[in-house]
Amino acid sequence: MKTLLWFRRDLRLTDNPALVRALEDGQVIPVYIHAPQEEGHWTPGGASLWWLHHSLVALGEDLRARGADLVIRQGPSLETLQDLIRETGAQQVFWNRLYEPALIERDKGIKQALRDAGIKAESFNAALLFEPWAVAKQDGDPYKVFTPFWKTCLGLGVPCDVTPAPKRIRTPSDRPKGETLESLGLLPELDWDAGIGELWQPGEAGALERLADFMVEAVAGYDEMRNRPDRDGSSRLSPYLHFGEIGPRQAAAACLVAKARHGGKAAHQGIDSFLREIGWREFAHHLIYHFPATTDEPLDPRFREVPWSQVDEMTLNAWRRGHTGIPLVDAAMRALWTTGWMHNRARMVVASLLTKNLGAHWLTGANWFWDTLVDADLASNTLGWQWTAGCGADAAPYFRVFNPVLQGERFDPDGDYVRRWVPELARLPLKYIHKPWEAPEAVLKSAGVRLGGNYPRPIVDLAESRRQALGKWEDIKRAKDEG
DNA sequence: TGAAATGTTGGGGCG
DNA sequence: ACGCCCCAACATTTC
Repeated sequence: MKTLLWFRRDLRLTDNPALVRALEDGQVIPVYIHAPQEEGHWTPGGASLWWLHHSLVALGEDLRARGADLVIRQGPSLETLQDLIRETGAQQVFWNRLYEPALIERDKGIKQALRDAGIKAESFNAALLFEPWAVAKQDGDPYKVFTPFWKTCLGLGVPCDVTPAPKRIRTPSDRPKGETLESLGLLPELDWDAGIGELWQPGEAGALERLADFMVEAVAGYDEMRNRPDRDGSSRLSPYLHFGEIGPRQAAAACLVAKARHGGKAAHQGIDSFLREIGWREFAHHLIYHFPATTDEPLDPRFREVPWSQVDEMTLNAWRRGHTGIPLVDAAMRALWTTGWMHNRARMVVASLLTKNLGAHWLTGANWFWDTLVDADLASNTLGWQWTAGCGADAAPYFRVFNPVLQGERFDPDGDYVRRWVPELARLPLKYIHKPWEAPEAVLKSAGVRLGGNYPRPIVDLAESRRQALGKWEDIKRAKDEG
């Protein structure tokens, strides 16, 4: 029996249930079909496509080492699968499920069409710890608050059974023709990816290495260090998880092993915190499944009428490119631009500035992140932005406004992060590194900083814009009371 | 996974 | 010795 194994965002051989199932039935034909237009208007951005290219290279090598070739095609998924069935005589198609609204619809249609044509079509869970429909409150409604959600997940028992990668993959000798990876045109035409390539090693091997390193080096101190953008304390597994180069069950399994090895209380706390972050990812995916409209509109209905401010393009570009005059924000935005990644603490700070101090619509920020992050994930991005804007699940109340100066002093206490990414401020003394506008002229001068010259003055008054944001919250509350 | 304003407490300087 | 004030430190409330 021949099975088409349809790879999508499960680009791994370990812990891949569709692959395991396909191998049981005989010969496997691995396929990747590039069809970005099927993801609705959330088609992958530049950084994601860069990652995808290199992941497909890696997957191709991993498959070849086991005796199988990855067939790459582009075009409508259903038609392409049907072509491949005709060309190969495959009798079944297996894949692992995705949970974004547009893709659920597409995959439902494909499954039905294949079955109607007498082809066996089966999907599996590689991406989540639990199916979204399997976690619910007593009354059957989905959770909208993280803490009780996660408590229930832990109570159900987090799965950490992982099937190893197969040693060999049996495949038909007459392989269907594929296109070259280059023909998909995933890599940028302009040469902006040097900084990204330096930091990242896409692919399953890179993912497993990163997880192993993190478990040995960082997880014990994670509880504290995860909040420090100036330290290398994050797992940085997010892009791997997004493309399925590693799965959450593998992360959970690694936690179990690490707990057995580490005795200390701090280590256990670090491990719990890390697993909890995997839980946030899980929560985001469950939410997007239950509330598919939230990719484009607030989960909290009170916010659907709120007029977000029109922010002029100059100001938005200052935010996008890290020229706001607020050091922590600029450091974070430049790190994103250069490396395709931003520390989570920094994400909250830059998002708070955009949505609350500048008053911009959260989608403005979500779209920029979508284009620039290598880990851009519709579920996590939606949850993150709505959380910060105050209009989503378990949301920070609208009045919760981050102060980037205080956040900098607390979480970048030596100013290392700012100095690294905003070199024009590097010589400022620590006292002023997060608020150069308060530095005396002489201090600025000896540090080589010219406010309004080689470093901008703040594009927004933090105190005043905070008051305005709070005023908006008052309006929302009043509207609710009257409604 | 806030920040700022306001309230409370207690030590120490001082007349 | 005592009351008074100041203010830091901490807690609570409010946005």
